[in-house]
Amino acid sequence: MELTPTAYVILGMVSRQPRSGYEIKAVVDNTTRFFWAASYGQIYPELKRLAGAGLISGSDAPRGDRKRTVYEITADGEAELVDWLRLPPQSAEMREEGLLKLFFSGLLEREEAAATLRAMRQRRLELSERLRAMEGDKAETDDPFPMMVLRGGIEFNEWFAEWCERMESQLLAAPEKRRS
Amino acid sequence: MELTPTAYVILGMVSRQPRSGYEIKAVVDNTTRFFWAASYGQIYPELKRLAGAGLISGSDAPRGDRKRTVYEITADGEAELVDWLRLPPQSAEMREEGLLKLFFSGLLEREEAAATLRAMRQRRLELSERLRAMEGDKAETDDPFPMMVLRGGIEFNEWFAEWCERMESQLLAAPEKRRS
DNA sequence: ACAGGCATGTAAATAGTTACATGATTCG
DNA sequence: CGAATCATGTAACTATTTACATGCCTGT
Repeated sequence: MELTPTAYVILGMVSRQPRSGYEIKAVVDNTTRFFWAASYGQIYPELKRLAGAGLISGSDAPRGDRKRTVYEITADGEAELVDWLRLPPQSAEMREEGLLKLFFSGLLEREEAAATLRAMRQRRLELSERLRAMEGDKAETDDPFPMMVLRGGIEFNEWFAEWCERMESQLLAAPEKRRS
Repeated sequence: MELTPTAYVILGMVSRQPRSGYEIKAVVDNTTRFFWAASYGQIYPELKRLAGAGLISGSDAPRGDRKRTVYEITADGEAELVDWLRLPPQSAEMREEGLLKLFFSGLLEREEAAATLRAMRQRRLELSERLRAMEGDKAETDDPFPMMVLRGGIEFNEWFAEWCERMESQLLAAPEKRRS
């Protein structure tokens, strides 16, 4: 079948309950977005592809006169999803503009590099706060995994913020070095 | 000017010393790749763009009869790079297929989810080992930033591995729950 | 002689974002 | 009524990877 991870995000989201493209986007934005995002430009075409492959099936579910299609996973779709879940994870990437700036910060004064670290730290603290707010919202359900991942996100952001703080101190404490 | 972060990777790499496209790729693959990758398909066209904009300048530097162009940064290029370094970092993304699988692992048996965590942990341990090897290779220079970022990478991967281990124990220790 | 690394480049495919268009419904 | 949200979709763009083509050089 060869689906992209983004296809599995959609498959996973409809496996829990039938959802419209719009709803999938909303849920993704509140959950997997932090480690796997998806835009409308991916979601709607992918829904058609998955429906064409028989992994999900769409049905009309208008709200009033506003038309609306909800998709639910098929037996084939669930089998495909579970097969994928059992394979060892492949891709893992990180793109951090802050680390890139830090890497080249030998061109700056120390204080300017420290400012980059402060900005990175600030962002991570904000993120962990937002995730903590979500943690409070979400009740403990019978599925422990989303919560595990959410708490992992909080820990990660806090770890990162702490690292930034530590690096900033180290940087400002070290003896001044000559820059050309 | 509006350059992409990838353009700044190249600008940064030639700011330290003149390099050919091939050399830039090799250095990137050993350094920034872990938080900002770049392929030949990006590097060569981008070198031309940057040269066209006057931010770098290329000159022939053949090795034997094999022709070769090395690029060095111009005064304008360095000004552009430093301006960018001073701005607060914007983008930061992570795409972790493992977390995605974990998120949907309610569909699996506990032991299968634990296997995902073990695979993630294994990968992170391997990565931190490789980074540690690099740390040993690289002598302490007058520019502390690449080393700071490298050590951050080691710490991050070790933190992540430890988290995976912790989550695995938690998962296997918890009382068995009913799956539908 | 041959393998492997050095070197430059591009075509094609895939992935992903952004912005827009359209129109209904709901809430204040 | 107007704004926000629900809902679906697409076009255009940007980014990025992969794979290939070409050919020289170095070491065995």
